[in-house]
Amino acid sequence: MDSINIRQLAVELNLSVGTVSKALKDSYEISAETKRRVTEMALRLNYIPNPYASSLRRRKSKTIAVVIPEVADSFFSLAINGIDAVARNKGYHVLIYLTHESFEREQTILNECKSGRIDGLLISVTKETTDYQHICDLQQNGVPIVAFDRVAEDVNIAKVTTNDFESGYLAASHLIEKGCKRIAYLSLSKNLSITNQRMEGYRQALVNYSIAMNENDTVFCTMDDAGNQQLIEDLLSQSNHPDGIIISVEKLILPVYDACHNLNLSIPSKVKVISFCNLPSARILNPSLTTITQPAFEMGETAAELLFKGLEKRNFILKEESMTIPSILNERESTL
Amino acid sequence: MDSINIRQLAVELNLSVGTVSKALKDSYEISAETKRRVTEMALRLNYIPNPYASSLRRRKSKTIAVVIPEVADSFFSLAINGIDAVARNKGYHVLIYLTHESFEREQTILNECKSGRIDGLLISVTKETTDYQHICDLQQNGVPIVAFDRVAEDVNIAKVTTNDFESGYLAASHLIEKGCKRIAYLSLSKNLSITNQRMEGYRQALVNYSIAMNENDTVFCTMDDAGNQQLIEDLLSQSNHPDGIIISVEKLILPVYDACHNLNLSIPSKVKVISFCNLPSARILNPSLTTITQPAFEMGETAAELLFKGLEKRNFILKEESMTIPSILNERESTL
DNA sequence: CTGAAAGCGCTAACAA
DNA sequence: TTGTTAGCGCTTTCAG
Repeated sequence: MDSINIRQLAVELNLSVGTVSKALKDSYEISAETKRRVTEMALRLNYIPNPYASSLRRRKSKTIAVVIPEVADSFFSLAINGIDAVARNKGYHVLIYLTHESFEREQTILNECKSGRIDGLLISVTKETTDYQHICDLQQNGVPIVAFDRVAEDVNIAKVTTNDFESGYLAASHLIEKGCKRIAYLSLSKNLSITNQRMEGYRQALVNYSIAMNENDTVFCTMDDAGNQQLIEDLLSQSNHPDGIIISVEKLILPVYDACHNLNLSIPSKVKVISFCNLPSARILNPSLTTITQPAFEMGETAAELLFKGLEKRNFILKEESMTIPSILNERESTL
Repeated sequence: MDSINIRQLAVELNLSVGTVSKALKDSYEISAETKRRVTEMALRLNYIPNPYASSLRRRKSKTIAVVIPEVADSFFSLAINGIDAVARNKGYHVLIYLTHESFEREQTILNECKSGRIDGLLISVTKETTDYQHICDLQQNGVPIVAFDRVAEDVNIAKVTTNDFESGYLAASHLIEKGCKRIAYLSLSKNLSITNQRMEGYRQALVNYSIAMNENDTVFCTMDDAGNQQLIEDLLSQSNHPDGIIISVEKLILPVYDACHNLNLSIPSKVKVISFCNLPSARILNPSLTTITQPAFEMGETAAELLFKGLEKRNFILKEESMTIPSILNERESTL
């Protein structure tokens, strides 16, 4: 029934516990013959070491935490795949925590991470997060941290991002080159560095192309789906409504399509639409959607790799690392 | 820097470690005044108990594992949300393991779960899984298990599923009622009970409606995207090709749409399409897709709730539990 | 090369 | 009501 422990294994082998422990770790102190006997017996009895005993003693858990807003978004799904791939490869375990965009929850989780439960943390912050004390605290506590995608700009932690500013610029200039004269930008939050960067890129493009910028054309959506729908319909109901829309987060695609449908504004002839999006189905939407695709898998992977460097290499100053992986524009019918 | 431990907390309070421990657990043995002092000081010093020390001693980890094929599928994304919601509520931690449809990996992971790392397991098996010994072993080992969605049919473990047979029947009869005369069924695996159940439902419908059944119209796809695309194009290139398709898993939607596009077969006039699918974007595809939507969030939630009953209630015979939550048909243009 | 023993931080039985 | 103490299973000095 219950798993065998190292003591029983030692008894079975007529060896001391210490010797068995060292043999299993392939220590240089142990003779080849003994190692062979030990590993063989361990296998035969299906000995599985208790990770918590080991963690307690070594003060290492071989576990990392991934703290993200939610998983029902193709970016994070893909990122988790990337993280899992490298964690698995390194023999680490992955704890997942969803904040559901609640800053308070994020704080609680990070505080709990000081317990020694985890060796490192990957985080993509809440859209409410403006104060980064909880992250700094944890880092002070000796837990290596890598922020990815939604990072804190002015905090000294390792970061993995995509080229948000350039992508915002690219999105806007793409619309402009397709003939748009008035371009709206849909954001999710005033705090989120990534949507802000994208917004800055968008604004810069307007300036460079000498297009008028209207403050009201930057719309900040909320968590309330019905409300967002309304905001967008209001935007598009104006007599002189925008003829181009940049959607900065995937979840706003549906309300935009719905709004255009409800208002009888055909895409792309009346309104051209481009979205930051990792949905494989973007290609088969009606109309197919021009997207800026983030390298989600690679970002998860890179963030994890960076974290493990910080975990495994001494003298590696993790918090000064920073990496940018470019996004890609996929041109489709919605901006034809 | 390093977190404070219970001993230091005790010293600070001029109490014994045991007393402090009990006070923190709100034990009846401890006076109200002492409890107050202890919790206050614990808060002041930001005392965070070491979970591994506690786990080692109590032989409970307040951690569950979720083992699934992958997360880049909207069903599992939603299910994780459901699981996270109840785990968080119960104060449990969630370890996530992706098998990537590899049976071997699944075995390895489940074997490792015997270590005491987890108190319970939620699993959705690989499409290669035909042998369930690893699951039974783990259960024998005293780890409560709930299988969800992709379950093992003839194994004595708790199960949370949707009404796959009925849904398959429903999908087929929907197509038949829309006028289809030859209906194909796209599956992912011969082993997967859920796709088989759906297939049985489909076949039963054909029988009931006296529609001829052609063995070649049941197509088993693989992990190879290009190959799947080819299989589907082959199916639809026949002179007398099927005029209705049931897609049993989300990831086959794209190749079907692509194949129809490549072969110039318009949906729904030439081929009607219905898919098992949880994509919010199904509504805005071109054409919008008729779907059978599984209650993904609820299934994750229910599985987790069941697991916690097994974890917390004694005399609760978890492995005899079984729950079915119905799916829903959403009629759209692809079967008009 | 192997063994003995201390102790990681916490809980729980037993004593006081 | 509080304190003392023996471990949980493992790793790691230090001795042999």
